Amino acid sequence: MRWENTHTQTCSIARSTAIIGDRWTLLIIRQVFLRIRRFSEIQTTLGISKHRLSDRLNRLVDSEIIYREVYDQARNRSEYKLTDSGLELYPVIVALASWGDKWLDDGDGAPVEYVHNSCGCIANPKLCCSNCSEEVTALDTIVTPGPGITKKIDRGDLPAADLELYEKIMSL
Amino acid sequence: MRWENTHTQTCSIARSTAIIGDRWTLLIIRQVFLRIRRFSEIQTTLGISKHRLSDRLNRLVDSEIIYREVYDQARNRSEYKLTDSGLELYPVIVALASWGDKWLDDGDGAPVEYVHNSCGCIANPKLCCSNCSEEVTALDTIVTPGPGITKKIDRGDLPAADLELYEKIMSL
DNA sequence: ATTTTAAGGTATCATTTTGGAACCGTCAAC
DNA sequence: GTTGACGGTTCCAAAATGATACCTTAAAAT
Repeated sequence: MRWENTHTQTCSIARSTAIIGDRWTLLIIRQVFLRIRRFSEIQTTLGISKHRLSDRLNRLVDSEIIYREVYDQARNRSEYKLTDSGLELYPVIVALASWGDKWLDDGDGAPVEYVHNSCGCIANPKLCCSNCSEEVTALDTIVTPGPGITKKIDRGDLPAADLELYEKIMSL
Repeated sequence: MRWENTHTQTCSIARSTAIIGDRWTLLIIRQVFLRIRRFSEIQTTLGISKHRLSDRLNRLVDSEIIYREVYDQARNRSEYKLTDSGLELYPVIVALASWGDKWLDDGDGAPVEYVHNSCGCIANPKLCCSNCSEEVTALDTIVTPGPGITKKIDRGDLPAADLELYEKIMSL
């Protein structure tokens, strides 16, 4: 499969990784969450080449994850800020950071902690069920086809590879 | 910055993306979550080349995210299964899938839904504060340096780039 | 007993993506 | 009027990737 086609796949994860599944994009988004918003700041704090950063920022703007806000019209200088869509990547960032804190620790503990404003505590955010509010883990969930698959099957336009995957999962 | 050095960074997200921040790794992990565990199954359902898949699986085994379980000693056939560390990537996968469901929808709705066994409902998992159990969003949290940074500062061995980043964030 | 088939790879090479360094244009400060 | 910062772009070499062909083992088919 060519990378350019990934974003058309039926799987939401494939569509998401088509945008943020490269070496730099998530790190750039992290910097913007940390309010590091200017080209040169992002470039020096990440150590990414200007070439790549320019390209990635443009892609993120095209994908409407960040937007440019001009702060110096004369010199065409902008800051990059998160759109609503970008802000909602927060759980991805936090989940990844928590996992890294736990499993890739170098012995010194978490480099960054998250203080939850409304309760004032250091939060170790966890994934919870929207229905019962209990924590959700891999072993306590099963996967079932949603409308994005069943509608396509009804219409008969589920790509062959996705249909195969679907049947494979249903047979387990 | 060269990619090989990313995993030594102070940031947990950088350490995490050093392992799973490429085009295929998360998709492979997703397949394993879906119990698609054999080389050829993963290969055909993802459309990845054998070369790449072989390489990625070896990396994931080295990183102790998955392990090989031999099911046919004679022919050295194995299945790939998630370790404890790998299972705990579930929130990352779910967060990414939910985000894709919401923001990259093609009009048909979510392709996959998650049923929470203990309550029987279709869960739209959300990130919650471990302390007060309320939902946590980007706008309701602030970031503060944790032991992984302060210890290194005390010992004087925080890499220059990370120290710069730290001061930058603290000055905001 | 020989051929076929399948899984799980390697080897090779063309294409794509990336990193690094140099260069460019605008404006602000000196 | 020169210098320097910012936000790029251009170019080239190096690394990662995709496609195809090939290899090995052993079970199954003939």
